Amino acid sequence: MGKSIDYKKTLNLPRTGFPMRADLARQEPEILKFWDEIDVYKLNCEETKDRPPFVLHDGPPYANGDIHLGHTLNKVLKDIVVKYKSMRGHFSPYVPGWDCHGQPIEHNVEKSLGVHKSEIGQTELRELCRNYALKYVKRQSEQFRRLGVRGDFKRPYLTLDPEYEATNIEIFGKLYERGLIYRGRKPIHWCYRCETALAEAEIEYADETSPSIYVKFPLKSSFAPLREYPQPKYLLIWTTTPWTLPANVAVAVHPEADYVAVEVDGEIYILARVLVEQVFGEAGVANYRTLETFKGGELEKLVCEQPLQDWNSLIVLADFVALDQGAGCVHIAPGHGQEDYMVGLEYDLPTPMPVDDKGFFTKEAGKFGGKHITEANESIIQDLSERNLLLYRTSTVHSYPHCWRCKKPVIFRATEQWFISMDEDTLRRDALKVIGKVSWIPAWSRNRITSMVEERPDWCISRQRAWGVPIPVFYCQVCKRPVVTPDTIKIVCELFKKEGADSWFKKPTGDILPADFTCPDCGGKRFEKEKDILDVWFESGISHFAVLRTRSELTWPADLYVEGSDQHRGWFQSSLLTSVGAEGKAPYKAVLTHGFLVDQEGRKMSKSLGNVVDPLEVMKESGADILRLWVASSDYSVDVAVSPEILKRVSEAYRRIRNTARFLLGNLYDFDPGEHSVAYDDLEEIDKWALLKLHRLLARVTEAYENYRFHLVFHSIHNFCVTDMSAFYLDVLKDRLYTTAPDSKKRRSAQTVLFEVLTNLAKILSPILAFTAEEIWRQIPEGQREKMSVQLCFWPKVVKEYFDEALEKEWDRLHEVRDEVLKAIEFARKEKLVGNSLEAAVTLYASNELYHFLKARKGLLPTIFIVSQVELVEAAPDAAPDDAFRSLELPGLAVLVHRAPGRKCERCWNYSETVGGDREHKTLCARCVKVVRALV
RNA sequence: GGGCCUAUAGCUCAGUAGGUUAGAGCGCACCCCUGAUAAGGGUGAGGUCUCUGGUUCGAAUCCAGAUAGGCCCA
Repeated sequence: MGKSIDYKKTLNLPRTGFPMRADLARQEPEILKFWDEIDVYKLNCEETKDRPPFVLHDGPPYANGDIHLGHTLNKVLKDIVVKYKSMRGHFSPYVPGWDCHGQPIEHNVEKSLGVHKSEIGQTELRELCRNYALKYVKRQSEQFRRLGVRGDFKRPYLTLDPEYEATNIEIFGKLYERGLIYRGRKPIHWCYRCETALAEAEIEYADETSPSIYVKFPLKSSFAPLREYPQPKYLLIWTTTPWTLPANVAVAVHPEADYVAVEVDGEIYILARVLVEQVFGEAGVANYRTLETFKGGELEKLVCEQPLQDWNSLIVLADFVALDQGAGCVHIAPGHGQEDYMVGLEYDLPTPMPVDDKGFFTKEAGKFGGKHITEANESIIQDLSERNLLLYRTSTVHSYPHCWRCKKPVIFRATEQWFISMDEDTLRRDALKVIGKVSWIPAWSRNRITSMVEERPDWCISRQRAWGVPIPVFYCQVCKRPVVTPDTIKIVCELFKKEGADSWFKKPTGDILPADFTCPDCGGKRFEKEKDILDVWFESGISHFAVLRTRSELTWPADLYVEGSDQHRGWFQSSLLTSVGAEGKAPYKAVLTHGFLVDQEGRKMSKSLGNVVDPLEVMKESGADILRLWVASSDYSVDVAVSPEILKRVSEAYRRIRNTARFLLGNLYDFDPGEHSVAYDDLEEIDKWALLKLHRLLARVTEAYENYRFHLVFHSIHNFCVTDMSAFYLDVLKDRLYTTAPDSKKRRSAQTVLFEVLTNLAKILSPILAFTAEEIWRQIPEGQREKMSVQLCFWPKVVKEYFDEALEKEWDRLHEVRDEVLKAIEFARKEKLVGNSLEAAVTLYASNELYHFLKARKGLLPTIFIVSQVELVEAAPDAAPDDAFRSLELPGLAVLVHRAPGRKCERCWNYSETVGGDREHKTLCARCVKVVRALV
């Protein structure tokens, strides 16, 4: 003997290759490789192909730039849904898509060229745009995959695919045939130097000096409040763009504002009351007299003389009329301004457009025809002045839009555009009707889409651009009428399917239309092609047709759309309108909306605020699972906050979950469920309790997933790991796991439950912590896991039989007692009476029912308190010694803590008077002696 | 300016149909352990629920207004 035995070696201490430090930045790419090798997307589809489908249709991000946190939030949410649904028993394919056409790409390509697009061919420009888009599709695709998103990344849908392009034509044709598409005028930004339309993003604002004139519009109608006054009456309007006056058709006043009639030198001027002093002060008019006051609303539909044209100018009402400058009467030219245009629509006004592409007045401008608008200002001012219609002129400096390329001022100019009519047929009404049949989550989403569809104007679907899908219209050279027939649609559709939309630009019209084609109106034989392309919102808005209808694995309509709340105006709506217009049905059964990113203070992400978080960087430093967990931890139905602190908190929660899994794995190294599992009835009571808690968790988590409330999933799981597992069950279990014989029933009972907890945890974490769940899964020996990837597993079933309510109540009560005992021990610790709780022995003083409750479970108490001994005394707490801890929570209980008698067992660390009782193992307690003996 | 939405401890979230001292986990402070160890355990201190007014016997919870913020328009 002599030499002491190393009893530590007789313990069953945890062993695992699952590292505590995650090192996700290195681990995750390994796991990605594994998923690639087994092709987990394909495997999943194959294994689930006979189950009821659940199709989440991806909204296509724009193929430009690296992904940002907004993409991350969106894609991770989708991925969680898809993975959950497929485990839950659905066939859930996910086809990611990209929006590849449009102005930003065209603009970026143009910028990189350094020349104007007119200097290179359209075909060449389109080729460059295509390469640009494809480059970013590839890049974003890698980034999404790196996030752990599972989908058909080998075969995504792209809006530049020939098939996809052709679908645009097909749908355009259907809408056209229904009479929903018409041609009309609409003002757009126009650069007359570059002779091109400009998008909002191509506008730069800069200060500009303009003339500022007050013009008198003679009032023609009689106006009741002024009937008594014989003097000539004028509305006083203010403008900084005199050249737009030839296109004037109306004067807008504010409906609620007070207006006055003021007499000046025998003339009456009508203007807003609050602006009287300002206007006359500026004009140097000293003696004026207010005659009458009335509301702007009273002037509605009176008629003025158009000072430069031989038509009338109608007085209309508009809320946007400013009352801080000018005269409160706003000159309206629907062809030259966005607001003017809207008012024009409301009052059904004409849209004269007397300015040509180069900025010259046309005949429509009357006597100013042929002049350039830049020179016309002076002539117009001169003309008004000569006719005594100019009150005053000065100049003003204001912010004015300029062309991004030539840096010169641009104008608003109405041009011919294509529209989808909301009301000509019943599109608006039909859309509103089907909105009612869709499930909108959260509920307010329905309200929002409804009011937007109710109020939206007709949809302008044409753009004067190169990078997109052409509008498939031909113009008869003879009668000039547009030609769209089922035949032309079919021809163009087939052409695009075969050769892509580029063919429209490459081929002369004669090569597109058959030789014998004639104009249905006049029989003409020569045609021109439309030059405009489709709005990209139209393109993405037909994705449900182009993707869900053409791919055999998908279904139409989609089960779910998941996008940010801005898409109520965007994709939710464009998809709805194309679908209702062409099929009369909604393209989705349900729509799930998420909020926007803000920082910890609730402010939006922006470079200038310096609060932007880059997901690529977070992935590199902390790992994609941290981002995924952050998404899951947030209530995305409102705005989602992110900051370094928030991500730090998420990482801490991650570590806790990871360590819980690690401890479970560490204690399962010698457990084979097939061989060692203990039947439920034979489990230790506390193990049954743990199983009960696990299944309560499963029930709660399943319901939360089902309702798309992922933050509840996260909180529940985290809470379970921290409270039920780490702080109680696992802590209590250590003694049993480490010290009893490896194959003892007691130990196997615990392991049976630990295995159950581990595998279920991996499964329910898998949609969220995709990488970590897989990493855990791969630690389970091959023969013991049901599938090679946790993603291929079925969702665990809640076993109702585990919900033993008597057991649950009993343990709730034991927990209450335990809490009080721990408080008492803490006092003892502060007084240096004990350190480790095993150094303590406690005496409980209880009476009546509580006493009997505890007495019946006396054997359990040392275990769950993790102390060496427990004495139970039947006594009222008053009868307990003075230095006992009297519970406030449980008034019937007093606890006295003292040092445990006996010596510390070298092996199990419990204090016992049996230590030293054995000759051979002098430092062990009786319990350990038995175990050690059996080992040898 | 309009439509929709949000506002509970430092952070992330719960708060059932309005009813006793507003909950959880994290973080924090202090302590213990050193056989989950760049881990684990314990105890404790933090909110009067953005503000104001109203309804009610009683409101974080209902109503109105304000403030701050978000999305979409203008």
